[in-house]
Amino acid sequence: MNLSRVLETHAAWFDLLDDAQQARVLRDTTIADIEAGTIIEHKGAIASAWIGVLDGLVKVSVGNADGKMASLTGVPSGGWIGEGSLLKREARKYDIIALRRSTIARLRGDTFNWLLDGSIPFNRFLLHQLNERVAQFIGKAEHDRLLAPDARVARCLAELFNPLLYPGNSTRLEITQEEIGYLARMSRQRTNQALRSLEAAGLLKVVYGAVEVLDLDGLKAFGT
DNA sequence: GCATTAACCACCG
DNA sequence: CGGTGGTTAATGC
Repeated sequence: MNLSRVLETHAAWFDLLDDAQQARVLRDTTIADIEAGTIIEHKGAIASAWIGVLDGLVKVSVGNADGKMASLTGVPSGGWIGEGSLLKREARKYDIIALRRSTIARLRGDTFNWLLDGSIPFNRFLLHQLNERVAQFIGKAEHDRLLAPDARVARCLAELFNPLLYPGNSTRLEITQEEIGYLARMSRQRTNQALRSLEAAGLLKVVYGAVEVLDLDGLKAFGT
C-alpha cells in the first residue's frame, strides 16, 4: 500500500499541508509493523519522532522499580502522539507500548518542527488536538474520583472512541480485559464484572479479546 | 460489602 | 501451545 494514501486516511493533518510539505512528510516518514508488547518509545530516550498509530492499539504508561505499572491512556488507530517531548526537545517521560500487533508511523522530529514553523493549518490541528487531550484528561481525573467502577470502565472505553482524536474508527476494538483494567485502574476480575454489566445495559458486546461498542453516547453518559 | 491479589482451569485461535 | 477470561478463596479497607 502506498504511503501517501495511508496518511490521507490515517492522519487527519496530512490533508492540511501543501504539496511541498506533503512531499517532505512522505520522504521523512517511516512505517513499521510491530508485535504486541513492543516498546515503541522508551522513557528517558530523547524524542526524535512524532508517532502515528496507523493500525492497532498502543498505550502510554510508566512503571516503577517495584514492577507496578500505571497505564495513562490508550491510543487506537488514527491517533498521533508524542509531540509533547518533541516540542520541548526533551527526554520522553513515558513508555509507549503496543498492546497488540500494530502499524506505527514515525515522522522525523526535525520535519515535525519544520511543519510547525511553516504551516498554520498544522499548528491549528495541533492546538485542536491538545485542547481535546486536555479535555479528556480533565474528564479522566474527574470520573476517576467520582464514578463507580462500572462507569469508569464505560468512560475509559468511550475515550478510545473519541472521534476528534481518533477519526474514522470502527465500533470494534481489540483489547484484553486485563488492559482495560489497567486503563481504568481496577482489577481484571472487576473489569470483567463491569463489562458484563455494560453488556447487560445494551451499550456494548463482549467478545473474545475485544469489545464492540453499540451505543457510544450511552457509554459516555453511563452512571451520571 | 466491596474490591484486590493469586491461583486454577477451561476455552479460543 | 500461549493468551484470554471465568471462577473461587483468602485478605484488606
